[in-house]
Amino acid sequence: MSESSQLRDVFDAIADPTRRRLIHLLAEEEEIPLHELTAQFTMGRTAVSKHLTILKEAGLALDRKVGRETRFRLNASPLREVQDWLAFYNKFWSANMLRLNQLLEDEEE
Amino acid sequence: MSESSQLRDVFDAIADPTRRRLIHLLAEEEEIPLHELTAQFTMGRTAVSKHLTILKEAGLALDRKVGRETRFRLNASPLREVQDWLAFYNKFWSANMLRLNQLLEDEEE
DNA sequence: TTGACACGACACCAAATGGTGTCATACAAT
DNA sequence: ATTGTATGACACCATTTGGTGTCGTGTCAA
Repeated sequence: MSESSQLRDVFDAIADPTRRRLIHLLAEEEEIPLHELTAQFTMGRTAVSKHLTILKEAGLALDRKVGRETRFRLNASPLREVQDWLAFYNKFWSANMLRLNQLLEDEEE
Repeated sequence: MSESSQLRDVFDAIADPTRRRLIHLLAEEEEIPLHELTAQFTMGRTAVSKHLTILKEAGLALDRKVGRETRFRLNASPLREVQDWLAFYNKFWSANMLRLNQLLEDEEE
């Protein structure tokens, strides 16, 4: 119930470096207007706005209008889906796992 | 030294659902030839091969030729980068964090 | 040795992506 | 009342993406 509509795949939303940087900026500032976010990038306002729309579609950003500016804030909870997906593969990349595999393969002969 | 060249962004590699499914297939079978992987999808062999190339460029897959077939295996370790990135935002999506934010906002008035 | 199979390497294409610039409008400040 | 700021909504464009089909080659099996 508390989770939003999820029009856009979260994995897709975080694929772009610009959007990951936006997420980072939003994480440290609680609420930031578009023009202030735009100032952090070399690209134009329209481009940044588009990226924020994508983040909104993935449920990663919320916006509210205050006066003539639109302020954005982070909603990190959709990242949990990524976390859950990753958890399954955790066991495949530990150093111990690598050694274990080698031992098992040696034994198979 | 042990990590590969990383021509491709890992976040980009896992953005596509087909590639995530490929990763899942590779995780459960140790080593799978291309034609066997292709059989799991509705798309053609060329398309699957392209996705596997992208996974290889991200260091997520390894391949070796055996006779006339090319067998693929998973290398999950690049996923650690995603894990590390996520770890920073973990604190933002806990239930406690949501309640804490509400309390702080109430106090601000 | 003759097929059938598995594959890489193209060439090709439609649609999505990531940018740009412009215009109209709402709000702020003077 | 006027001017400048912040934004949304477009139209537009080059490049990338995710698929297709085909051709040539190496390999296995009969």
